[in-house]
Amino acid sequence: MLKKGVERKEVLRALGEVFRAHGYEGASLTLITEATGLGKGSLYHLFPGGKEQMATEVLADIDAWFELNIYAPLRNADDPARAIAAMIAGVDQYFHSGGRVCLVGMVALGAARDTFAASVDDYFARWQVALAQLLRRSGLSRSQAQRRAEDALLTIQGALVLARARSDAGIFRRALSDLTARLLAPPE
Amino acid sequence: MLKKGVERKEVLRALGEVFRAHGYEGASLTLITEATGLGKGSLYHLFPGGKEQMATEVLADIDAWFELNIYAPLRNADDPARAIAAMIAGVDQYFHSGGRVCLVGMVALGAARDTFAASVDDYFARWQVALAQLLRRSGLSRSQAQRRAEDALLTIQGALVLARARSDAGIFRRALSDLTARLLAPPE
DNA sequence: GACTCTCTGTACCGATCGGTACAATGTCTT
DNA sequence: AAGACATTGTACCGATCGGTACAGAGAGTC
Repeated sequence: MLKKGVERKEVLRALGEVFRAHGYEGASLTLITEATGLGKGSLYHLFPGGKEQMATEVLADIDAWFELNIYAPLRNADDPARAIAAMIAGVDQYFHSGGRVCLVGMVALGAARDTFAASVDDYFARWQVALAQLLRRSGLSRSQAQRRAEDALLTIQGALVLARARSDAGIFRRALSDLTARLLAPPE
Repeated sequence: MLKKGVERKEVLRALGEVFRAHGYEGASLTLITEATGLGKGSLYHLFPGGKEQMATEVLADIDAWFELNIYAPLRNADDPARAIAAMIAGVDQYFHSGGRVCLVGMVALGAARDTFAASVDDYFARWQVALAQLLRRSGLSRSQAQRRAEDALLTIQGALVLARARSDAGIFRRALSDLTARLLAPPE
């Protein structure tokens, strides 16, 4: 029998990778059973809501990871430079230096966007707010802090797209490095 | 009968919008027949290679648009500031100020990437080279020009993702405006 | 050992997928 | 008018889609 909490997390992780690799509509039940090692019976027992519930929970799981490893440290930090460095390091780790795609960004671009619009918006909104508040504490005006936080999110997303499009992880690393400098620059 | 050149372009434009709206794998033949007004008979007469050929030609069509409206002006320009402003204006127009998604970026993120890897890479590579050469003529070092061009492409892609994720076209416009300033900034 | 209740493999469902076959229709040439 | 050829609608193909039904296996309790 499943150790409920633990196993479910592992299933969600496998689901996440399938969605990342094939997109929401492209992740067929066949692919999902292969990736998770679970038959349809188990799958629909764990997720009575089908694919949509799977994706919803995967997004929630991603959100939880970012809340714990990115947003909360940003909120609780008192040294902006260290906090930003930690965020960049966390992002670099999470996205495997550009080798791993952002599922949230992917969903945002696809047809499934409307179904998950709230989760998608929330993911970016909470990140931006947490980062902007930190930047504000470091001396930036409210609007400058918001703009820089927006720039940070957009740079990360763009770097992921371009790195994958050109199969060049260097793009991602260079973008993160430049971004760090831009975030830490003195107020204009 | 079809006026071959003209009608085909129109079909390709409709195809492009279907692919943009539903992704490559999500664009079913049913959706395609509805969007183009063409039955399967006509579709497979025009594109014997099926969906893959349709997507290939759509990508080629996009490439041709950028070659004409973006890359070539960049190459032939002698006033960098004007050329960059024109590029930004062209991009803003093409992407409907963030309301229209980049099909190339979308393909890059999805499972169809490998099938169209060459076209995807080419699209970004030619853009980056054209822009970097212009920046070089404006006094930047080779590596600086390359980095700034890379930054430009990635910013545009990221802005498209974030604007769509948050349903906020303002993000795209702000990103383009900031980008213009960054591209025109004096060498570091 | 019998009774629960959770979990899972398998067979099956109607719908839709991308693609093919082909007869009928239209249009141009002579 | 007749023949050639481009174009199209429709019926159909096997495969796969997401999802359901359900019998039975597995583990925990008494």
